[in-house]
Amino acid sequence: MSELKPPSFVSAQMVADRAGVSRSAVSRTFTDGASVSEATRRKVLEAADALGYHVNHLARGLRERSNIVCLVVADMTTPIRARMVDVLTRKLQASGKITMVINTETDTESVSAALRQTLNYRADATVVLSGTPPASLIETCISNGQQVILINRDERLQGSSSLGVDNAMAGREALFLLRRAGCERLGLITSNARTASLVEREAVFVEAAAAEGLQVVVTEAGPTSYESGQEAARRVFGRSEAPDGVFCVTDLLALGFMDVARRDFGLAIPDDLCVVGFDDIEQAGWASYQLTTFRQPLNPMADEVVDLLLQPQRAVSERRMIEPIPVWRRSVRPGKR
Amino acid sequence: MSELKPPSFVSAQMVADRAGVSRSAVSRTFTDGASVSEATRRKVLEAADALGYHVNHLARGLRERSNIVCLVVADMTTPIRARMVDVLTRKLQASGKITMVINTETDTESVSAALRQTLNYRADATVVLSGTPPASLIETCISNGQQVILINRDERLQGSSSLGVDNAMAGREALFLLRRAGCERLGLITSNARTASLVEREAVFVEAAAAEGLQVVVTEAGPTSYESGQEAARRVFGRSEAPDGVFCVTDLLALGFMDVARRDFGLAIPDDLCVVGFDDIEQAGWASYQLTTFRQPLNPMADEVVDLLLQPQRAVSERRMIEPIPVWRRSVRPGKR
DNA sequence: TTGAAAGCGTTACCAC
DNA sequence: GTGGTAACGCTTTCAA
Repeated sequence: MSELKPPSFVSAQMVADRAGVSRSAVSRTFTDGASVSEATRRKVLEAADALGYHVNHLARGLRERSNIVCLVVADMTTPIRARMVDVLTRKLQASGKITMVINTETDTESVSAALRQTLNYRADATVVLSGTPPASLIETCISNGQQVILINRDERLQGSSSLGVDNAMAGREALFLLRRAGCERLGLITSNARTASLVEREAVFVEAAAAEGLQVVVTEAGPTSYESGQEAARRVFGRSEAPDGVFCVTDLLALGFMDVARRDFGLAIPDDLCVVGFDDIEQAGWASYQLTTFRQPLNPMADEVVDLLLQPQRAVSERRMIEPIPVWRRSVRPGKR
Repeated sequence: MSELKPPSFVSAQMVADRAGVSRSAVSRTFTDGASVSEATRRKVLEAADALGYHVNHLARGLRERSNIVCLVVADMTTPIRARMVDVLTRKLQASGKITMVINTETDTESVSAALRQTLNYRADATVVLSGTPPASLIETCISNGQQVILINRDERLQGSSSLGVDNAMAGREALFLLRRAGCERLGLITSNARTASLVEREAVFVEAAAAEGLQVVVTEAGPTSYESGQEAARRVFGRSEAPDGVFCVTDLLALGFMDVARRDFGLAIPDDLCVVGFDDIEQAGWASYQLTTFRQPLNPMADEVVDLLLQPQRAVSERRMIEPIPVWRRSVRPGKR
């Protein structure tokens, strides 16, 4: 029953009438590189200003590209997600795009609904930060001429571009750091999200440890959060054989883990326990934590997205891998104890 | 030079052709409460599905409301902002709106550019979370039939609706808590942002203290951030007369302040120093901090926004005030030392 | 219930 | 350099 009067925006026709020129002249005035005489231009601008005219991008999008990019994202409050959204919106804007944010859950149904919205609004491109859209819907997007860019997602879907951080490298490097610190009893903390990224970090870490003849105690807590990190620590240090070196697949998990390890179990970091995280969220650098971790290079990633957008032909089924950057802080000893 | 081929979306006409019906029939099939025979409907849906048709909301928005809401926001990575954006996008979506996020700086020029985008995309409404838009532009939005909702902003602009948290209450209550804890030397930490909200929290706190015959040492650090909180602490405790009770106008400031107070100056909280924050960001509840603070009731605020959107007539020049909720944790002593 | 047609605000294309 | 016109995809009259 939305009997709300639709907004009454001023149109090019109104401006034309007031300026005593044609619609076309108005349009040209607002189109880069169109030829309008200085006199006409001035008249138009004056009328437009007086009336408060603004070009209707919706109507423009009817014939050409809409310049809308949809961002499909879940867990927006998570520091790493918030930064991703921040960087992306910023860079997209700078390249003349406008961002529609679709805040979704990670289940397939929600993500599908998000993709349908993307189609409804004729977005030029859809950037997926969370969840795994069904292949069929991605295909629909693509066959409609839309670009689909998946960030840190598992699948390499036909026709979509993929962009992700090198999780394997982080898994290997995390092991190296802990071993160099002289850690003998390794632990890995992960969440129950079972994202491809998280799973890969875990798998590579465990595998690399096995190659050195070491077994890793894997602890899977609840969702990917600070609280789950706490819970994991309670479980881990409640057991007889406690680890002295731990890789948390996410900074948030690491911070919760550290807090409980120190406060509830009296462990000193890095003396009794070394911890490595992943993401390099802002809090990882706070004085209370000084977490050694891997930075997701968000700016380069966003640049890559913009680049993909500007050169769609390059994008098809391409998979770009970006190296995370190790950030050494104080949660891991620089050498053996 | 954007010679990019525009996306080729499937239109209602194509669906009509395939289904052997008219455009109108297709439109009606996708319009709630329109009368279509079951047979036609089925034919249309089948064709639409086969073709991957999705109603073009851009074209629809040409005649009626666009259902687009623009969110103008700065400092998106700040936990409190991230949560605001999260809650708002969620609730707006639930009420059938789609959110365009415009990530802006707080200077007037950037905010103006954001408002112009809002007009360009024919948003039904603009929600301003950051910065102060010039009155003239707000007027343009409103005269174009757009709704403008300012959240935690200073101005009460003609025709716009305003929504904010009761800063005065927080200032008064913060003083009460510190006094009850027996604090004698009061400090206030703020940033150089000089936002109306921050200024008000400061002013009320200082004034309430004056009413009790106490002088407050005000320290203004850099931008509103963790680092500024650290900087403030270094300055405050470098002086001869250090405070024993501090109100930080923002949690982020408080957390940085606490870290330096404890680690660099060996102060015990709340024994040597009591700290009160504002916002109740997630980190305020972390074990390392346990900050006593005031929660911004984000859900009620977002509900209010949605409500305003659905009943525009109610909105005109209305100013709604929402009470922040005190959250007692461990950074303030429950009673005198 | 259905289809034809008008109109929404643009921009691209054509004449002039 | 300028104005008219078609086209974009939709919803909403209006007749049938």
